[in-house]
Amino acid sequence: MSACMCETLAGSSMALSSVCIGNLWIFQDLSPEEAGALNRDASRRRLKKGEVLFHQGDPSDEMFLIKAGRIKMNKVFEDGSLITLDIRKAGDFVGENMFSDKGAYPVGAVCLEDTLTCGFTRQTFEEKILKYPNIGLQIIRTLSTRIDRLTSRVGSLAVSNIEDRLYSVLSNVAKEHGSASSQGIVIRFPLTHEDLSFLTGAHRVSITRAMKALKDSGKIILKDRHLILTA
Amino acid sequence: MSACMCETLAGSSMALSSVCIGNLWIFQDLSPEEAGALNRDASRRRLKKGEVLFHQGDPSDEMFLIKAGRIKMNKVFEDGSLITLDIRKAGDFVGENMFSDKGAYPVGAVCLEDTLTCGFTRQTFEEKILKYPNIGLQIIRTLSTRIDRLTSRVGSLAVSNIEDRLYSVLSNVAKEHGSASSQGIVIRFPLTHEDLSFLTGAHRVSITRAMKALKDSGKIILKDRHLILTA
DNA sequence: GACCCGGTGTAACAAATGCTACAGCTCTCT
DNA sequence: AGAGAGCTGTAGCATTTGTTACACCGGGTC
Repeated sequence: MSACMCETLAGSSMALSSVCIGNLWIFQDLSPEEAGALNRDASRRRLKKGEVLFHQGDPSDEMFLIKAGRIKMNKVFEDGSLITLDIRKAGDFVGENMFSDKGAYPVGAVCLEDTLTCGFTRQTFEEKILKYPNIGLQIIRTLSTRIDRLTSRVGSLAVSNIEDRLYSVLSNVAKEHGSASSQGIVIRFPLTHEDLSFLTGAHRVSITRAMKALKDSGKIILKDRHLILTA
Repeated sequence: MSACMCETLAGSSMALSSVCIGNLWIFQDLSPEEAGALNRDASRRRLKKGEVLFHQGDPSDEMFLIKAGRIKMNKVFEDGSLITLDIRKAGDFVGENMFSDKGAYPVGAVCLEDTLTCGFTRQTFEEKILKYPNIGLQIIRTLSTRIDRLTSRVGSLAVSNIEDRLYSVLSNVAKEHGSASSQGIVIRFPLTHEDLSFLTGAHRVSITRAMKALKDSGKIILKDRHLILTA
C-alpha cells in the first residue's frame, strides 16, 4: 500500500491505527481513484495531549477518524459542571452527530494523548453515500453501535450507589480500551481519580473511597499505574 | 391517498400519526409499486396500554414505526434495578439498534398508551438502502438525532442533585412530547412519580420531594393532571 | 538535595438521599 | 354509594455522598 499522508505526519513517535482510508471498511467500495482523492482531501490534524479538537458549540460539519491517540468527549452544563461522556480511541470516529442537522457539536473533544486525526466534511460523506449505498449501510452500523454504547452509558449512570457505578464505568472503559491478561482486563492508560469523577458524576474523594472498596473486595487490582479488572 | 392498512386496524378510537409508509420522508424515493409492497409486507401490531412490544434480550431483527401511542424503553440490570431510557411517540422509530449486529434488543419496549406499530425487518431495510441510497442517508440522520438525544439524556443523569436532575428530565420529555401554551410547555399525558423515578434513577419519595420543590419555586405548574414547564 | 506540583489517601462533619411506614386522595368498577 | 386499587404527600431515621482540609507520596525541575 502506498504511503498515507498520516504516516509522514505521525513520524515515528506515534503508534498509528491500521485503520485508514485505504483499508477502512467504510470505504471499501470506493474506486481506487476516489479513495486516492479522499485520502488527498481529508484534513489531517496533529494534536498534543490536552489540546482541543473542537469545542462544545462549535459549528459541526466535520467528522473525524482517530488515527492515533485517545480523545475524551466532554459536556459542560449551564451551571458550570462538567461530565465526560465517552473516551474514544484510534480507529473510532468522532463528531458523528454532524448528520443530525443541529449545526453544532453538543460536546467538546479533548485529547488525552498525542493524537492524529483525519477529518471529512459532511458534504464529502453524503456524496459518497449517495454514490455507494453500502457506505451508508456501514455508517448506519457504526451509528447503531454508538447508540448501543450510549445506552449502556446511560445504564452506568443510572446505577445509584457510587461503588457499583464506578465499577460499571470501569467495565465500559475496559470493554473499549482494555486488553486481556491472565488476571483480567487491563486498562493501560492513566485514569486519574479526577478523570473518573467526571466519568461517573461523583466527587473525587468519593471515587477514592469507592476505589478502595473495589480494591478491598478484589474486583480491581492496581499494578504499577495500570488498572486490572479481575474477571 | 389510498387507505393504509393501519387505518383499518386503528378503527376510530386512536389518533393516528400522519407519518406513514406512503408519505414517510424515509421512503419518499420509493417507486409507487415498492411503496405498495412495503405497505403490504409491513407487520402491523396493535397493543394495549401496558403490553410489551418486545422484551430486553429478544432477538432483534425488526424495527418499528410507531403509528399511534407512546412507548417507553426500559432497561433492567443484573441486580434487578430498572431504568426508563426514553419515551417515544407516534412518528418515532423503535428498535433502531437492530443494525448493530448484536442480535438482541438491549432494552425492552412497553406501551404507555394503546399503540399501533408498523414493523420492518432488517433485511427489508437493507435492501431498500442499497437500492435507494437516499433512504440510507435519511436513516443516518434519524440515528444521528437519536445519538443527540441520548447524549442529552446522559447529561440529565449526570446532574448530581435530584431537583435539577428531575427538571432536566422533564425538560427533555417536554422537548419531545410537549406542546406550547401561554404558560409554558405542557406535557399532556400522565407521568406518575414512579415513572419519573425510573426516568431519573431516584427514589419515588425523593421525586415527590423534588416535585414539591419545583412547584414551590414556580418552575413547574400542575394543572388538572397536566404538567406545565414555565418558560 | 530542595522544591514544587499533581495525584492519592484520610478524617470529620454537613447535607442530601434512601428507606419504611402510614395517611389521605382520586379514580374506577360494581 | 361503597370498596378497592393506585397515586401522592409527609414524617423520621438510616445511610450515603458531598465538602473541606490536610498529610503524604512520587516525579520532575532548579
